[in-house]
Amino acid sequence: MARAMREQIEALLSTAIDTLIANGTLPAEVAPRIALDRPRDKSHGDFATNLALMLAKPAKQPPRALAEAIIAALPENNLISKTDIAGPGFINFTLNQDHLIDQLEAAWNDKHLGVPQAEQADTVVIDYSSPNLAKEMHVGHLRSTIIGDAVARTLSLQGHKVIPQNHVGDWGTQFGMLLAHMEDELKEQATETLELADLETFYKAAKARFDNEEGFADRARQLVVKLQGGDDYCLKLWKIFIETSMDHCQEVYDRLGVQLTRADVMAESAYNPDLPGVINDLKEKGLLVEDAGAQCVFLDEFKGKEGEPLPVIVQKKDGGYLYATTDLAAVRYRNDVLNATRMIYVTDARQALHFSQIFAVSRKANYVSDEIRLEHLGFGMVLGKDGRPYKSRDGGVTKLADLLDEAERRALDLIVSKGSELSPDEQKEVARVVGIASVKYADLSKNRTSDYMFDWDTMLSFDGNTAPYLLYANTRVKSVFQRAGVTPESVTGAILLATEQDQALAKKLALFPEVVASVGNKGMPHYLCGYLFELAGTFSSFYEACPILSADDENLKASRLKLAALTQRTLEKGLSLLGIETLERM
RNA sequence: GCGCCCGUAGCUCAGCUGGAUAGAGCAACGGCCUUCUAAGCCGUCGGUCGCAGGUUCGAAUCCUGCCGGGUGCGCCA
Repeated sequence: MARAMREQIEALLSTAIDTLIANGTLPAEVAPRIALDRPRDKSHGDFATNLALMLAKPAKQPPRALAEAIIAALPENNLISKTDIAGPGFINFTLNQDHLIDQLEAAWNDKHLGVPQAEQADTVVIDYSSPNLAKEMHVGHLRSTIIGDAVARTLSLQGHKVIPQNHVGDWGTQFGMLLAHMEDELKEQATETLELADLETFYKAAKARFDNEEGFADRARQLVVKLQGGDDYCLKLWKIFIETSMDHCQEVYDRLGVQLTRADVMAESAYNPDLPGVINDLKEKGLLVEDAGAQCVFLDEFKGKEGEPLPVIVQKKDGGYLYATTDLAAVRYRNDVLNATRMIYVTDARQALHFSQIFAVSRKANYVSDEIRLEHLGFGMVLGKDGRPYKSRDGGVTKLADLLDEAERRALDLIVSKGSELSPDEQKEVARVVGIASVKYADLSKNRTSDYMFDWDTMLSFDGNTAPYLLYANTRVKSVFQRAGVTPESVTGAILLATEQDQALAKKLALFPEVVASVGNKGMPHYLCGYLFELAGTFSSFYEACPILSADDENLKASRLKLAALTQRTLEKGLSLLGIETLERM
């Protein structure tokens, strides 16, 4: 698959600018960014550039005159059928329809639907989900898990090598109280296996004993020391607990349709053996400073109120390590062992400072070279309708498993209330898919960086930019093929752009690769959601206005079937990038 | 105190690297089913882009200040 249309036109403009520099129209020192817009207004063509406006001053020419020169310098091509100069000096491009059709045919014949494979594939390590195994997965883990999954899938489609890393929290002081509580529970059960039906309850019970019970806290602390000292008995208890908790996580991942598996788990504790080495290494490199007993790295980039540098503490005065230490060890591992060329961290936006410090120390200590991309993809909080952090009815944190149960239940209520023709079993399956999809889509469709309001009614609505709307649109397309008695894959025939709606759909379909590129580049799945919503809307308009099966002539019918089939494949591919299942009927 | 993020229609949100008349959905109102799923489509109404300056041919977007909200900041993760 060749480059996306956008890049091809950018290349033409770039050539034109070079030509103008060569012939002296433009001074040699201009190095303009080739800015290509998608104009909102259809009368402004399919693409537009403001290059002439930007370069008018250095060229010492009026913008419109320069625009003419740029157009004259464009190489011969079959991409553009028309160029116009508009307003103060915008250049508007109208795509050649034959080229648009070629593009769609190429996408049709491509298993990646026209998404170009990366010329230089990255090895992308993406750190996401990373729950704390001491507790049950709750609503706070939702965003990292599904955003990370969507970004991972998108990068894979682009041909990058993606290595997910589930950096689970399996170490730390809270395990002491869990082990102490567990010890007693196991005695009472008189079995070797632990029944952890409800991790959250277990955690709360342990916490209550830690806070209130005489002697319990001391026992917990002793167990932590023994555990960290490698005591066999403590390790055995700990392993049972971790296994049980991981099984629970995996259940949630499977329900969510997230691709993470046990193979992607690289727990915090896995880095324990490396931590002294990190400290030694920093010391050897002269980056370590002792301050109030703690081992710190001071960085000029991070200054306090008086302009004094702020420390990144990597070792406590009692010799203990911190999450900064573990994260540094993880950077080294990802660089040295996994050979990452890009590292992505999908975590809470509040950790922005922490990661910018980790990245700065990593670069300073040469744990990664300059060309390695280090990115923190931060996200906002999930808020309830009251604008406060989302809580369950009892005021506690909402367990993810409960949240998904409620989603499925609400979806089923909705389907029943609509008077579905489907059998009860089918309705239940539709409810499962719609419920999970709604929760995921509501999250993915919002700009990751801002907080978002979790609202059942909005996310389960069939109107607007929601999962049910998209799933419905997809089944509508599919039903055309059911009625026609053919499969979408078997469609043949040439694409004809007979009406405005045929054209609008074709143009929207051709946009897919461009959207995928921006999602992969910026880690922003909501671009894809916005696109799929527009595609579904454009298809619905097409569907209303253009008869498919009863089209006047056979060629038009074949063309529309192909557009419909391509729409269906694009919707399904797009939803699959979001980790959302689709339905045959609903 | 210092840092980061945010403030766009009554509500929930888009708005890309500064571009052309700031867009969707919900809500409200009005149309469209003898024809492929009306869980749909088409239309109307709705804006001082927090405020005030500045840069620019051009600012929701960049800069400065202020107001309002959130969040983070030496031994939790």
